[in-house]
Amino acid sequence: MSKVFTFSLQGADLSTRIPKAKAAMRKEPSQSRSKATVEAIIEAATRILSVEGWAGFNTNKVAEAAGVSIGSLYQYFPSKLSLVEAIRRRHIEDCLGVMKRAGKSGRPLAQFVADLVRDLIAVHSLHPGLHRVLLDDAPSADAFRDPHDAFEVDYLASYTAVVRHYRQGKTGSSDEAVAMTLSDAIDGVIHNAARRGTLQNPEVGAELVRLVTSYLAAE
Amino acid sequence: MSKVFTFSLQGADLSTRIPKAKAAMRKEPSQSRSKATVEAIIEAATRILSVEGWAGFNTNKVAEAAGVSIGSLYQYFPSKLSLVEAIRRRHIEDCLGVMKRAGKSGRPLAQFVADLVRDLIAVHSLHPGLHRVLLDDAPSADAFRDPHDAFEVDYLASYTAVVRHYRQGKTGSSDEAVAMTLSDAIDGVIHNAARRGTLQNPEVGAELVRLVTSYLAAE
Amino acid sequence: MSKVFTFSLQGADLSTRIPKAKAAMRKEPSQSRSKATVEAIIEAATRILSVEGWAGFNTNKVAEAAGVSIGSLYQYFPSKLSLVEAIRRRHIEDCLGVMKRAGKSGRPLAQFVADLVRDLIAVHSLHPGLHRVLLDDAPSADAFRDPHDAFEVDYLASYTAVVRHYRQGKTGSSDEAVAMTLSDAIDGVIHNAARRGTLQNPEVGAELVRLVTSYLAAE
Amino acid sequence: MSKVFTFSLQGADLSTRIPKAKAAMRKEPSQSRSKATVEAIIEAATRILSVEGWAGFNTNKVAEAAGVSIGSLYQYFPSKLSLVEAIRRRHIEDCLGVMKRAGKSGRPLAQFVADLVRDLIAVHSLHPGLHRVLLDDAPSADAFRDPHDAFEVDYLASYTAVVRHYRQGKTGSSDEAVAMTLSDAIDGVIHNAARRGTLQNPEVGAELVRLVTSYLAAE
DNA sequence: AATGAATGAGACTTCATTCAT
DNA sequence: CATGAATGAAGTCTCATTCAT
Repeated sequence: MSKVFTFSLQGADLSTRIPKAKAAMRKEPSQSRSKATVEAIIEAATRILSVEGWAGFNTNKVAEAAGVSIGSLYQYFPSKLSLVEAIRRRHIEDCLGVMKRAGKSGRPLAQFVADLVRDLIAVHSLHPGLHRVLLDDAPSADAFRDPHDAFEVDYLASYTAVVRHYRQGKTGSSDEAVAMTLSDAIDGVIHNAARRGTLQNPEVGAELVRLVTSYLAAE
Repeated sequence: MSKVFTFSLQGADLSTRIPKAKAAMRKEPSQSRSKATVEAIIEAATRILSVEGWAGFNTNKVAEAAGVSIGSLYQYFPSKLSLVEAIRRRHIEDCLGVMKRAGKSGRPLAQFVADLVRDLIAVHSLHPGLHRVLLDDAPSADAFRDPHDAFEVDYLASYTAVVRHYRQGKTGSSDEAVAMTLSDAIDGVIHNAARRGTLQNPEVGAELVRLVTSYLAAE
Repeated sequence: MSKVFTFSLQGADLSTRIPKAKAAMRKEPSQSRSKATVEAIIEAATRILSVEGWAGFNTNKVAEAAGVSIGSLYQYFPSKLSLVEAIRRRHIEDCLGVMKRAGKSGRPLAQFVADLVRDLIAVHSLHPGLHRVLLDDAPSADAFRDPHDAFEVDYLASYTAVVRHYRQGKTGSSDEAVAMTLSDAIDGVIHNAARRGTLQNPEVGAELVRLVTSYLAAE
Repeated sequence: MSKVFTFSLQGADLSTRIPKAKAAMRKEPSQSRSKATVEAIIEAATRILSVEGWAGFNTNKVAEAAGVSIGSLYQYFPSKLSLVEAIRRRHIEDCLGVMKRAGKSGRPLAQFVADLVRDLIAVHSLHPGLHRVLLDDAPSADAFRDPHDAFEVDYLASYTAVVRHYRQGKTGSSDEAVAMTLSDAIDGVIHNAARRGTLQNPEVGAELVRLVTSYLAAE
């Protein structure tokens, strides 16, 4: 069983990504040069937001870190907020992908939980401070926070489907409530660990597995 | 058993507060008028930070909302950071108090969990957005985030003590790891519920109780 | 009659001014110090707008010319546009005052026209390029351009009253149409003269008097 | 006589245009495709400047509206200023043409004035906001404003010739002063009407005719 | 010739903090 | 002590212009 909890980043498959959000972009890059520019901007922005938080996140610094001019940044992102939105969407898509992959085939609970925890930790290890920052309401265009937002709805729907599968027969709680609670609890554990810098600590993954398993198996 | 999950705010006793931190204050409010001023400032600042997040939090607005001049604010709080620090300390003290009270006498697990969840929800209902915002690293003087910080150490120590009590005999996980995971999971559930505005929803409390109970009872 | 056309600036009474617009101000100056600041800002801004036009009009330059910091400017004017708006209102009030004073008592047509032309030229001589710039639509908050705007309505109403008085008995044209045409023609002559720098040229005033007189006396 | 004041746009002949100015162009459009490109750019630029004023007038927007790349725009117009200059010249030529045609043959005053007013209104109806914007000094290369500028000199010379013809025998004012005043007054009436959107209102034309006629007939 | 990505000076605006009254 | 006017560094964003492809 210790094999399952290796938490190596190699095990996580982050390649399946939903197409990027268009709404936030001022103009779709058509040439390969501009695609590279956009990619460099998003990457630099993600890194800065993750490492320095809101305090250190400004468009000048992002442009400089991305190796482009401030003008180029604003050619593709109409505002600072739209840049954050692009980061947010990409991060949520990553989490969504992990969840869907872990619960795909009808594998046993233990296997599902192990995969889920391992890959979520992998996703958050790339940019440890990111998710917490993204939850801050202030500079949010209400994309993630609005309960009707497509992303969060999709996210919870996926969780609910998996929860329903593994709780079959259990009553007393709605699958939706369990899914939401589970999602939030995992959020809390992972982001606080990221905050402390202990995300790679095997104990964190092991306890998270125990938490999820016991909750899904309860009653 | 439904009685246990009432989660009425009336049940929560938030009155026992550790004496205010001195370090953050430029000058000790010795007279009652000064105390009232300080109180008004912290109250206004907490409300603004909770409702508007970092984006809407600035010292001029706080001063206006508190009904004092910006000059007066700076007489009691030497910087914006010190003001945030005061808010942070007060909030942590509140959480700490809840935890200590719930685990005080050697009551059964079910009772402890019910009280803990109910009072934590009560604490976070006053300023739903506060705790999440305080976790953001941005304007933090690293008081809360540093693992050696007195508050967090105290916080986790309390959790650990309680966990040790209710897990007596169980092995395979350290009490510290369980305490931390538990604290983080509760954080996640409560803050996400606060974010969605569903903190008062009875299902949230009920599921949180199930989560904590099953985790502590596991193995 | 040549005495009437002296066009000395001393003859113009610009002191009767309608209270300043509040809407455009972020905060009403209460102390004498801040009143002086606001006055300095408006004065500098008027001068720059008049002399350099839109191209040279920026808030940094205004602040510097006024001898205040850029922060002070924004303490009283929430935006560049609001500053222009303040200038615009003040200028329109000046023109309005001239018109009302010239047509006040039931003096003969020649006297009215002479006073009107003399004082309008005086008003526009203070900041020769101002009015033309203010008519530019772009950075206008539609205060002057909106036909229902209180100022323009007031302005035309005053013109109409005077026109009605001096055209008594004449038919074939509505007093409103005549008033508007007259106002616009005077505008054109004065602003183009200001543009050329010939506003002080006695011929300009004399011809303007002939234009107005012949139009009002026609048919 | 009401027939004279029809002011139908069909009556206006805008086809006689002085050959385009070369100075402002970076390169002579020798092929038909180039000519079409230049035409498209000037047309788009005129429309934008007229409708949105200086605030909305930028080279990137003009290029997009013209359906050409920004690079192509700069191939024909070496700077933003040169583009404005081209617009300005074309507009002045249009006005000049109207004036010259109306005063060509020795027709009676009433006929001349009626034609002049009708065609000037027609010219300004195409781009109602244009002329007023062009008078702003801001991005002007002082081509129009300088009293010695060939265009304005030519313009006033034409006016003076016509004025001299219709004022034959009158003294007390120089023909030059009358011409200038007349030109400026017409300017004012037309541009303010354009600003209000009432340029097509028959009353505007009728009153303008009365204004011009009475002024030229005076004394 | 044409394209459009890239540039960066410069303009607008905010807000933490100071200090004269 | 209290006030609030003043400051200016720093951040957001625009747009005229260039140049590699």
